[in-house]
Amino acid sequence: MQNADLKRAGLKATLPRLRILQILEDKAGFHVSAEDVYRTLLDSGESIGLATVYRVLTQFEQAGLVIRHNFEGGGGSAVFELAAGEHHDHLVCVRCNRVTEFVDETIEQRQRAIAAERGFSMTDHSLIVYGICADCQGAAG
Amino acid sequence: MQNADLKRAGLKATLPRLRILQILEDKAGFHVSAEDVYRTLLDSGESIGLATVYRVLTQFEQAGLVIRHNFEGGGGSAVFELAAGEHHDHLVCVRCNRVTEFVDETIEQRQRAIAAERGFSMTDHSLIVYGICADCQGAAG
DNA sequence: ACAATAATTGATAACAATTATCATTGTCAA
DNA sequence: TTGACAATGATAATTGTTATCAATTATTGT
Repeated sequence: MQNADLKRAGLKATLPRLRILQILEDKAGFHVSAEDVYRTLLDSGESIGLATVYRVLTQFEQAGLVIRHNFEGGGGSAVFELAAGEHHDHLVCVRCNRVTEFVDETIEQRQRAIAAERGFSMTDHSLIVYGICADCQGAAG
Repeated sequence: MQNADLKRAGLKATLPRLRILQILEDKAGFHVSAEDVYRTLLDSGESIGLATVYRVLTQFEQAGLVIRHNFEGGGGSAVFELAAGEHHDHLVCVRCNRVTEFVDETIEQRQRAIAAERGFSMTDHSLIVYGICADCQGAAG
C-alpha cells in the first residue's frame, strides 16, 4: 500500500503525493518529467500545482523512492523513474529519446574496483550509452 | 598553433575564440563552466561578452574541440573540457566537486557489446562515478 | 594594402526549467 | 475533535542558457 511507502519515507500521506506516486507506478519502466506528471494529473481531472509536483518529486528523490536523470537533449528537463527494483543503467536513443535499461555485472564490478583503487567511497554512479536504436536506424534519417 | 585548430574546425580565428581556446588549454584536465571562462577572461583584463562565451563553447563542442558534461550538483551548470587526448570517464567527488579521469577498457568493451546486442548504433556514452574522495573522507564530514 | 562581403561580437531581451514565497488548507497525534 | 505544524498552490523570482540585432571584425579578390 502506497500510504505505507510514504510513511516509511518520513512523508505525510497527502493526496498530491499519493497521486504522484500512483502515476509513477502506472508508468513504471518509463521516464517522465515533472511536466509530464503535471499534465497527466490535469488530464485525468485532478487539480494540482506544478510547484507541488516539483517539490514532491524532489522529496521522493531524497527519500530514495525515485531516481532523477539528466539525459542529454530531452529539452533540458530532468526525468524521473520509480526506484523500485535493481539498479540499472540506460541506453538512450538520440533520435526518438526512447530509454532502454540494462544491467551488466562486469561493469558494476569494474566501477567498484576503480572507485576503490582511488580511495573513493562510491555513493552513486551513472552510465548512459547514447545511440540510435534499431527502429530509428530503419527509418529514414 | 591554435589558429590552425580553429581553421581546421571551420571557424574563423577571432580573438575571443583564441582567448577561450587558450584558457581551456591552460586548464587542461580541469572542468570549467561558461561562467568560469567568462570570469577568468574578465579577471585577466580581457573584455568579452558572456553570450560569446556560451556561443563559442557550443561551437567548439560541435566542432569536436571540447566536451560538455552535465554533472549532478555543480549548480546545474554545464562544464567543459578540451577534447584533446583519449576518451575517458569521470569520478566526481560529491563533497569538493573535484573530478578525476579514468579509462577502463573492460568497461568500454562491455558497453560496445551491450549496444550491439540491442541493435543500437552507439554515438556516445557517459559514465560518471560519484563518491567521496580520499581527501574529503579524511576531513570531518 | 584596401574595399567589399559575410561572419562574429556583445549588450540585452527572452526563455525554459526549477525554486522560493507566503497565505490558505490539510494531516495527524493526543 | 482540535491544535500544531507540515503541505499545498498561485505566482514571483532565479538561474543557466539562447535569440536578437546593430556595430565590429576577419577574410578574399584586386
